[in-house]
Formats: sequence, structure tokens, C-alpha cells
Amino acid sequence: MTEAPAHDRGTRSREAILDTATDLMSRHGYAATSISMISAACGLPASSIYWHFGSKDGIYVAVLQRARITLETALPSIDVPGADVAQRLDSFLEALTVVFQRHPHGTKLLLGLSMLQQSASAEAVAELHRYRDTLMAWARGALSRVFDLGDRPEVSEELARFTLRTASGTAVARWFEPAASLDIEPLRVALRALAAHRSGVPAGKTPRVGHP
Amino acid sequence: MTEAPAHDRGTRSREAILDTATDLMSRHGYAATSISMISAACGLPASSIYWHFGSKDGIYVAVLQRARITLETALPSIDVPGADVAQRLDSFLEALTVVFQRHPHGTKLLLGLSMLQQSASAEAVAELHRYRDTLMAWARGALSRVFDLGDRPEVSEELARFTLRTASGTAVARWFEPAASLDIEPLRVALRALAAHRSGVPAGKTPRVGHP
DNA sequence: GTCTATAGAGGGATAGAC
DNA sequence: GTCTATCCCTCTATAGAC
Repeated sequence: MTEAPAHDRGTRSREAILDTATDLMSRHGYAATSISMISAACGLPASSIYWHFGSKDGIYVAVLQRARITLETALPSIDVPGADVAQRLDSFLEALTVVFQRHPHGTKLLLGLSMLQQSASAEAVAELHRYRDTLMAWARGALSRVFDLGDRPEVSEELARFTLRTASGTAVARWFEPAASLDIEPLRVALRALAAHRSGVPAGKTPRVGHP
Repeated sequence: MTEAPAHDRGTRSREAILDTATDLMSRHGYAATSISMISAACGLPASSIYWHFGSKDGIYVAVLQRARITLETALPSIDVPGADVAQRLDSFLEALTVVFQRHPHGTKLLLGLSMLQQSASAEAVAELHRYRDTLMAWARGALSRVFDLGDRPEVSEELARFTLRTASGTAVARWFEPAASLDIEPLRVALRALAAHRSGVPAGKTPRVGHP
């Protein structure tokens, strides 16, 4: 154990730092997480952290990047199984639940860190967008299969956006009730109704919204 | 102007501090907002800020409290006008849009600051919950009127929860696209479908959700 | 109530031995 | 790659004159 290839030592340390940084930053937010907190929690001195990542912002970018890559390899196939719409919708919602539960970092990071605004570096903002785009692309593709929307990409887009907003809103709700789950049932009803609505209404016959 | 009643001077300063603190904290988050930033932005020295609020946490609590009170007095009547369901739903969604656009502090604060977790004081957490409860109570009451759900409080509750989660999700989405609006249309369709679903299904006939 | 000045702690980041 | 030690800065909070 102790004579592990010296080559791996650095890699292991790097991962350990990323683990603790992911945990702390998703719980406290970027600004409230200090290098010394990370150092104390993972056992490595601050200088090692700087050697690996160069700056606090560098850690943040690396954390986001790794989270996205993990998410990408973990996302179930877009080829949602199921014979009819109901079955495919079930499959999709089940996959969504799994993603939501197994990868809370993503949503938490988007929440807890996204308010950097001006303070965030360009790379950090880019990584944040990449993470969101990954989720959107998956949801769009999967929902297109579920409702067979190959010829109506704008409907898939709307359904995906709606789904992600519901998921984000649930992540927010979790702060108040940590046990809050994704509430699959209303989402199922809403998605079916929305898909039906958009199929029946040939795009354009949108009832007035009422913006004086 | 300069000879304003000396009595008001303190009150005015207090309000000025709260204004800038609300702005800065909702943009950068609690941790990333420093006393010196507030001091520089509002022109008063740090010691005045401490004289008024005692601590940084005290500012946060006061900011939340004032935001909630402002919201409460601004919330439209729960007595949603309209002859039929469609009209009342329109009224409700319009009111929701106004609240969402005119009081972005609330959602932003819930987002930007809610990740305090352990670091937050008990009072801060209490205020945060009070803010959320205010919104929930309003949405619950209004939706009960819209769909005439006086005898089914659990349905009003579900609809309100769904509505607030959508709104929260939209607030999150705004970070990526600052112009993102509330997407009234899908919400309308979803709420109608949900209400109809719950009216037709006598509570209990919930299709399996699929948790192995 | 508002100011100047400052204490005391902790932040991010680096130097240089090993 | 990892360590100890440290620089410099900003932070929260307070003291005390006005």
C-alpha cells in the first residue's frame, strides 16, 4: 500500500483535494469555502493545493469540470426504452430521479456557486454553462424520444427547459426540506399535458398571456 | 433638506444601508459581500453599519425581514378576480409574473444566500423560512380560489408547491439567461392539467413511480 | 448617530528546503 | 510533489472622540 507507484501519488492527492473541495463548496458555496478549510479537511497543506490548481478559482473550475465529466459518463442513454409514450415517460422520469439523487453536486453547485457573477473567471462561467448544456442536451434528446418529437425540436426544447426548471426548483426547495424529492407525479402530468398541448396547437395559437 | 428632523437621520441611514446590502448580497451572495463593500457603496463608515445592526449576520436578518414585509404588503389579494377558471388562472399568473419581476430580491436572496447552512444563525434561518412560508401561503390561497379547491387543501398545497418550484427554477435559469421570463404558458397548461388530474383521480390512484 | 483609527483574526498566495 | 514558514492583504468588529 505504501509503495504505490510514486506516479500515482500526485493523481491521488489531486482527486482527494477535488473530493473535499466539491463537498465543501457545494455545502457552503464558493466564497465561504476557504483554502484552509479544504486543507484541513483533506489533510494536505495549502501549498500542495496551490501546486495542483494554482488558485482558488482553479480549484473551482476543476471541480466543475470533473463533475460534468462524471455526469456525462453517468447519464443514461438518450434512447429511452419503452413501447408506448407512457412507458417511455416512466423510463425518462426514473432516469431523471436517479440523476437527481446520485449527482446532487451538479444542482448544488449551480445553486451554491452560481452567484459569483462578476467575481467568477471566464473559465468558471464557461464550465458552468457547459454543465447546464450537458443536462439540457440530454433532457432534450430523451424527451424527443419519449414523445416522438423528431420533427418538432422547439417542443423538445420547451419540455426540456420545463423539466430542468422543475428540477432546479426542487433543488432550491431542498434547502428548506432536505428530504424533498423530485415530485415525479406532477411532473409527469405536466409533461404529458404540455406535449399534448403543443401537438394539438400548431404553434402560434398561444392564448394571450396578459402583458399590458 | 439639510435641516431634516434629526430624528429621521438615523432611520434614513438605516434604510440606505439596507438598500445597498440587499443589492450587494442578492448579487454576490452573503459570504462574498463584505462590510467594506457595503460601506463604500452607501457612503457610511463601517462603524455606523455596526451601530445599526450589530454584526454582519444582523444585517442579513434585517435585509430578509424587510424584504418579507415589503413582499407581504405588495402581494395582491388572494381573492383572485375572474368569473371562470380560465379567467382566474389568468389573473393569478399575471399576479405571479408581477411578483416575480418586481420582487427579484426574494428569489435571489433565497438563492444567493440560502447556502449558508451551518454558518447561518438561527434567526437568519427563521427569517428565510418565514419568507418562503409567506409565498407558499399566498400561492396556496390564490390557487384554492382559482380552481375552487376549498374542500381539498392537499391539492392546493401540491399546486402551490409546484408553482413555487417552477418559479425558483426560473430564478436559477436567470443566471444563465438574465432575460429568462417566467414562462407563463407551460405553467398554465401544467396547472390546469394537474388540477384536472387531482379532481378526476380521487387521491390514491397514483400510478407507480418506479422506485426499485 | 457619525466619524477616524485600529485591533486581531483569517483570507489567498508564495518561497524554498526536502 | 509535499512540507514549513511566512508575506501581505482584507475581513469583522471595536474604541473613543465628536
